[in-house]
Parts: sequence; structure tokens; C-alpha cells
Amino acid sequence: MSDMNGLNDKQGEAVQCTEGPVLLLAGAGSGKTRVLTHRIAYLIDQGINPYHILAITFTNKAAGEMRDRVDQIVSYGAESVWVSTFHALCVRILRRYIDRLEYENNFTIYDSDDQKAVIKTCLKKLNMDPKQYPERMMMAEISKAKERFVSPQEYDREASGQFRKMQVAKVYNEYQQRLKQNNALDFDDLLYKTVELFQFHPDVLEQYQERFQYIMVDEYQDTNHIQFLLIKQLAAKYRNLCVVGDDDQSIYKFRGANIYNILNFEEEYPEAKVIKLEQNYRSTANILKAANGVIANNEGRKEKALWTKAEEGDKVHFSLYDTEYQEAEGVVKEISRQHKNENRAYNYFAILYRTNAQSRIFEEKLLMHNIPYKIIGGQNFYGRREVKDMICYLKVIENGMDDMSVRRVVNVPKRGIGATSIDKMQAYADTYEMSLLDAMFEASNVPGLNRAAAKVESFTNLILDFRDMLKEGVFLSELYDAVLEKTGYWDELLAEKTDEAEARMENLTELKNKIVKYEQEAEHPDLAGLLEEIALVAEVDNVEESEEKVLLMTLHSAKGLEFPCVFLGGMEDRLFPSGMALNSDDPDAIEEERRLCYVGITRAREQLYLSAARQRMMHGRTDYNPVSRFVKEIPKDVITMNGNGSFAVRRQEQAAHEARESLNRKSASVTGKPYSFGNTGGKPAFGKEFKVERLQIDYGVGDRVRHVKFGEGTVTELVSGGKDYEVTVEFDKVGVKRMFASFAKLKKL
DNA sequence: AGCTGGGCAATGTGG
DNA sequence: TTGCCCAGCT
Ligand SMILES: Nc1ncnc2c1ncn2[C@@H]1O[C@H](COP(=O)(O)OP(=O)(O)OP(=O)(O)O)[C@@H](O)[C@H]1O
Repeated sequence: MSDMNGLNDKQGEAVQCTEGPVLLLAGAGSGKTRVLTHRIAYLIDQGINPYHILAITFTNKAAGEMRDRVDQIVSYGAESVWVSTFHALCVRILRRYIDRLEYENNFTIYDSDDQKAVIKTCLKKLNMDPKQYPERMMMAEISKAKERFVSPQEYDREASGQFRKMQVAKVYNEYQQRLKQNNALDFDDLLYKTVELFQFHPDVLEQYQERFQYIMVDEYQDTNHIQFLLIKQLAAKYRNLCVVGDDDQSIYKFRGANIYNILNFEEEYPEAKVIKLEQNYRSTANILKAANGVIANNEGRKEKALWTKAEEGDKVHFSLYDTEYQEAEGVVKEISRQHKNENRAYNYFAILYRTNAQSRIFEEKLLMHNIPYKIIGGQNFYGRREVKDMICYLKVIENGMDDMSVRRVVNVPKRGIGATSIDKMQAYADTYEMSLLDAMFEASNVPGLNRAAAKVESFTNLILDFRDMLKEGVFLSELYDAVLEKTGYWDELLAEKTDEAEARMENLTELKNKIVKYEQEAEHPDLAGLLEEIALVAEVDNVEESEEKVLLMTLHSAKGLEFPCVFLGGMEDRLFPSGMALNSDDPDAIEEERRLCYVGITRAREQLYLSAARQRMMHGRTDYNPVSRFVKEIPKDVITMNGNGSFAVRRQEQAAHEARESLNRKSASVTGKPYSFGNTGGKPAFGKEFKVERLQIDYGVGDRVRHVKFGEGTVTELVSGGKDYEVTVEFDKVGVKRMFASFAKLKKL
């Protein structure tokens, strides 16, 4: 029996509309994901073979959850529905068929660190200066090309005449050749090669078209062009394609997402049925109103009138603190208070922020208060040196063509095989057109190696031993232990006896735990599968909502999730919206930040706390940023400024206005004590008192001043930040600086 | 071959 | 502030 319970009419309609293209365009919390889940169940109920259903989700975790929920609704078949992310789908297809494109089926997946390393060697080989052509920029360009499904050859053609672009084309070409030689694919290749496979091998495409007769894509607003192409290929035959998304939640432009995929869906599929969902089931009315108020400032979006039956609930809280430490303290205290007084479990709360760097201070305060927490993202576990080293060993064992990984581990720990020896073997490998590892197997034939040859041999013997172990069918965790032991990696750390080595060893043990877990949970665990999982599993996939821990993550990671109580920190211009977006000449940059804010606000079910700090250390400098414009966009009647009425923001502006007035009059002899940052209570500064204590300054815009450290300069701007002045000075020696007058101790000249 | 230290730049969101 | 790269030293 299909279950239309727990669905409203519109949702039910979307569920039952199974044939032909369907666009489900709906606001946050309107039950899009729920519809998809029920739709799969409904299809199965209608007698569609679950084998013919494909659902694409944004994260692996969402995929798992969707499968679980379908399983709860239908009596059979949920396990044969193919639910996965784009990348996981592509890997599965390519593992089977990539030999058609002359790759080996046991290809390695390169992450962005690996990519960067390859780019670096390419630049060196092409004698290009990495200062002139930064790796980062190269990676971005190549990535963009691949997202457009543009090959190195086509890119070169496009570039004709444009010198810089031609240089990029050279690197792209070299890069792609190297990946091929290493039998490796980067993340973009996973999609690119699948589309290429389908394009040049229609028989393979047709097989998958037959298989996936019903296709659903969640979070469609964040798909990129190549994903669009892939879906187009797969859906071309049956055209039973249901895409689901919210143009207001498109937040991944920086990695190629194209919002027009969803906005122009009806042009691509003219017969598409469009269904809109407008009832929000997640948030209280006040939170929803705040979200609507913010997003309304974006232009050119498809208007959606999101509404809710839920009660108003608490107002949105906003608190302005003096420093980021006080901000964190304030947030953590509130969590602690609710935990104690209102019996809230810790997994009731999430702390969200724009940048990973912000997590550190929250973490510090949580530790201090003994509150259990989990940070999602940030310094990637698999990116740590020791973890990476071990994974590279595993990669070499699996795929000997992966020269890059060979290079990485050949001398780790030190075996006395240095750059010169490697170069000689590489030259040998190039001459005989073999992989570096194969050249090493013939080390005794490599000219000029001499004594190093024996060392190389002991390394290759190690690899052979590991491969033998695999053939004998040992557990992957046993193999891992053997690698740690026989390479001497573990012993070396053990001998170090430093805290750092200790931490590394902990990480290596953690990696082992992950391997054991993989072996227990995977259906057919093998080395390729393990490496694949390591490459494709995202940080958010590690969220375990039953754990009683406060969750910390970026706004991006929080997409699609929901929490009863959300803290959104760092609500400051230049941080959120980011400085880059503010400086950008693309008006959509700010709009994307605003969408991100909308995503953040709509994660909250019952309570939403926004906070900002007047002063914050960013990249080693102290910055003074105004409260985020997004805070000001929230309708005044749904926000409280720390329980003291809704005028903290207005106050700032008013103070600034007064400051300007008094400066204009040039009678700037305002009295009062200097503003103090020694506000230890962790209470919002403005919450304490509203006396404006003015600082005495005797200079104004245009005046010459001297700073203790920066020397002489000219004041270019003076803005009151409430009690203090924010001064911008153009220094003769060190350029433009912004600072607080109370700190800067500027002397008028 | 490998380590150390100094100078310098970057500094955002992720599969 | 951190992290990266190079030069020079051991
Ligand atoms: N008809 C309904 N009745 C009751 N609750 C519902 C209904 N539809 C959805 N919900 C609830 O609303 C919340 C949001 O649903 P869901 O995550 O599917 O929304 P969404 O549109 O995918 O959200 P977002 O785009 O913000 O990620 C969930 O807690 C879900 O259980």
C-alpha cells in the first residue's frame, strides 16, 4: 500500500506524477526530500521494478537515509534502488566500463592535493613559473573546462591567440596525459569520463538508460553543466526525470554549479510538469519570516511565498560581542544554560559559520565548558600527512601505475632514495614507456643507480610482499598493520617521543578504525572499494545525529540538514558576506552569500541565535567589521537584540551619524573614557548599557597622523562603531590600515 | 641526501 | 598566523 499519509495535497501530487519530466521547485523545509522518498516508495508500489529507479542525492549520508526511509515504507525492493551521489554513481559505472576509454578499471581517484602535486610537476616540465601561473588558478581553470565538458584539445582551439589561455591549455593537456599515465582520475574526471563513455559508446549508454527508467535528482539547483549533461544522457530515452530543488538555495557556484539548470528546466523539457511547494514544515513562523525577509533582497529569483501553520515561536536572537572569544563564550554559555535549565540534549544544538577557521574558538570554549561536540570539515582527516602517506602506500599496492603516489612514499620513511635516484629511474621509465614502479622493479638495469639500486629493491620487495598478502586474502586492516610495521613508519614515530608524533600515531590508529569499519559494513570489501570510499566520503557523511554532541560546521555543509536550535556566528560584513563577495564586480556574488544566509536561517526549527563580534582576528590581523547587512535585512518585529529591544543595529548607524555630524562641525572634542575591550563577562557589549561613551580624538578625515608602528599617514575615513571610532589611515610606508581609535593611539601632527 | 631557518605570501565555501 | 619554498649548511 502506498502511503500518502504525512503528505499534503501538493506533495501527494508530486509523488504520484511519475511519468515524464517533473520539476519540483520548492522553498526550504517544504518537504522536497520527503517527497522524493515517498515517490520512490510509490513507484515501487505501482509495480515498477526498484532496479529501474535511480535517485541522486547531494551527500552519501542523504543517500543512505533515503534508502532507509524507503525501506520503512515499502515491504521489499528498497535495497535494489540505486541511491547515490553523482560521484559515486560515476565511479560505479566507470569501474565497469572505463576500459573502453583505455584506462584500467582499477583506476585511482586523485583528491585536490594530488591534483595540485600533478599540476606542479606539469608546470616544472613545461618550464612555467608557478608565480606567474599559480597552481590554484590552473586547477580552477582545468576544473572549469572539465565542468563544461571541454577536452584539452578543444580548450586549445578555444584559446587560439590568447597567450595566457594557451599556456593553460598546455598545462591542461600535460596534466590530463599524466593522469592517464598514472591511471588516475580527478573528481571532475569522474563525471567527464562517464559522459565521454556514454557519448562514444552508445551501447553502454543504452544499457544504463534501460536500467534507469525513473530518475530523480535532489538539490538540483547545485548541479553543474556536466552533471546536467549526464542526466540528459541517461534520461533521454524514457524522459521520466524528476528534479527537485530551490533556486534560493544555490550555494555552490564556486565549484561550477549552474542555477540555470533548474531555472531553465522547462526549456530543456518543454513537456515538464512544474509543481511548487510553499508550505514550510520545519521552522517556526518567526524564523521563516526572518528567512523570507533576507532572501527577498535578491533580485531575479522565482518568487515563492513560503508560509507555515506553525506558531510564531521565539524571536530570532541577535547579539553583538566585542571579540570573537566573547562571541564563542556567549554561545557556549547559552548552550550550557539550556542544557542545564531546560534539559536540552547537546545534539539539540548546531553552531554554523561561514568559514572553517571560525570553528577553532568555539571548540576552545566548548572544551573549557566540558561540552561534547563534533566538528564537521575543516582540516580534512585524510589530508593529514601521515594519513596521506599510508593511503598512498595502499594506492601504490592497488595501482602500480600511480607514479605520483609512488614518488610520495618511496622515501617515506627515509630509505636513502633521493631525488637524483628517482630522476634516473624516471628517465629510464620514460625511455621504455613504463611506469615508475615498473622501472624500479628493474632497478639493477637503470644506469647510474649504483648503491641506491639495492635500496630500491628492498622497497619494491615490500610492495610485492603487500600484494602477496592481498592475494592470500588477508583483511585490509591486517594489510594496513603490515604496511605500518614493515615500512618502519610506526617505529619511526614511536622513536620520536614527541607530542606531535603521538598525535600522528593517534590519527593512524583512527585510520585503522575506519578501515575496520569499512570492512565490517561494505558488502564486498576490497582495497579499491576502500580507497574509493576514502576519496568520495564527504565530511558531512560523518554526522551521527543520535550522538549527544553539539555539531559545528560550515553553512555549506549544513545544507539539507535541520536542527532544533541553530547558532549562526560571525555575522559581520567581510566575513559573511565574505570580503571577496563584497569586492566582486559580479552582483550575484553577494546574492549567493545571501542565499547561504537563507540556507543557514532555514536550518533552524525552533530557535535561532545570530551573533557577531566587533573585533576579530583574521589571517593574523585584527579586523573591525560592521554587523552583517543580512542581520539588518531581518524584519525588525521577529528579531531581538539580546532582549534589549531591536535597535542595536540602528544604534550603530545613529552613532555613526552623530560622529559624522560632530566631525563636520570640527568641534571633535568629545569627552568620555576610552572604550574598553576588557569586557570579561562574555555578555554582549551592547546589552549591558546604552550610555555612549565617546573617545576623545583630535583628528579628522584628511589630517596627518602618526602611529607607533606604522609611521605617518593620512586619515581617509572615520566611522563611529558605537562607542569607539573606526579609523582608516593611508600610511606612507605600509599602506591602508583600519583600526580602532582607542587602540591605535594616533597622534595628530 | 636531508635538514634548518629565514623570507614571503596568502588567507573561502567541497566532492 | 600559518604554511610554503628556497638557499645554504651538515
Ligand atoms: N507533509 C508534511 N507533514 C509534516 N511534516 C512534514 C511534511 N513534509 C515535510 N515535513 C517535515 O518538514 C521538514 C523538512 O522536510 P524536508 O527536509 O523534506 O524539506 P526540504 O524541502 O528538502 O528542505 P530543504 O530544502 O530546506 O533542505 C522535515 O522535518 C520533514 O519531516
